[in-house]
Amino acid sequence: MKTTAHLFKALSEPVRLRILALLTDGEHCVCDLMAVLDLPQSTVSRHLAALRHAGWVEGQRQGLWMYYRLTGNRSPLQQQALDLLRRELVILPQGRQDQEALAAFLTTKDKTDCGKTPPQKKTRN
Amino acid sequence: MKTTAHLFKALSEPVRLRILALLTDGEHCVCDLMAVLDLPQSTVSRHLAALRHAGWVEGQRQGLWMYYRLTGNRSPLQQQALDLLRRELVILPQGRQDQEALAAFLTTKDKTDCGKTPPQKKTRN
DNA sequence: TGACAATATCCGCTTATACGGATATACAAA
DNA sequence: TTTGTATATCCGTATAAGCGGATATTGTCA
Repeated sequence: MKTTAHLFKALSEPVRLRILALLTDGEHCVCDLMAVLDLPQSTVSRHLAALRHAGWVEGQRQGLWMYYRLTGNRSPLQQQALDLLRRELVILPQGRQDQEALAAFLTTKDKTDCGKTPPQKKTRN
Repeated sequence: MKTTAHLFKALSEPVRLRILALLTDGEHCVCDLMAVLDLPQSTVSRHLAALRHAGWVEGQRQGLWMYYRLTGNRSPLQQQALDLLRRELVILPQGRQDQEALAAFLTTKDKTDCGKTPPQKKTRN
């Protein structure tokens, strides 16, 4: 019962719901999420840690970047809850908005430096 | 998004999950819940208030007693979450245990004084 | 009306959680 | 090895919740 409560507790924060929504269509690195959520890195990382501890997401390092995605093998409860969330989150304005912001960010983002600096700055110094 | 999070927040406490589980098979008064959960009255009442504010349960006064039940008209999200919970909670040991404790309590409880005092004490003084 | 029963709310206290800047760690490339 | 980037964790602080005894409220019955 305590673990069930713990599972729901991870869903009790708007930011974490937004992150889950963004991950439903594939994996993303922390900097993608920072850009879309417009939150400081430490905050995003902390929420990801919370989701990870609760078993909702898992991360995989790929060079400098950590790619997060929904957990691979889910308990029946988790699977059902995710289905339910997916249905709910596409309805909410914030969910749609984040999706659009993510798509926009991904088109401008430089594959090598997470979009923080303009691409041309990277061509030799 | 915030309201969705709020909905889940109400489910993030073991005691509240136990209460919801107990209410899935019908309405019960606060004293029933106190007996089963073995918690002080103020604690039970506070959790019921939290569930009520989040829209999970509603109360109806009947004389001295407040009968609580699951909310009548639920949002799609709520309905789906409840279905999911029902499936989950019957699996958990605590859920079964509480069900048994409730059944046991209901058989001994005096209909007129919430089972606190022995029935014969109620036959005139 | 007065006394009592069931419930709600208040109160002081304790613990949990969120925040974001600062720092630490991990990795890549020069 | 040094430098810079991406991420995780630490830290101090602020806010939110939880707890249970005490008190207030609401209703019943004599």
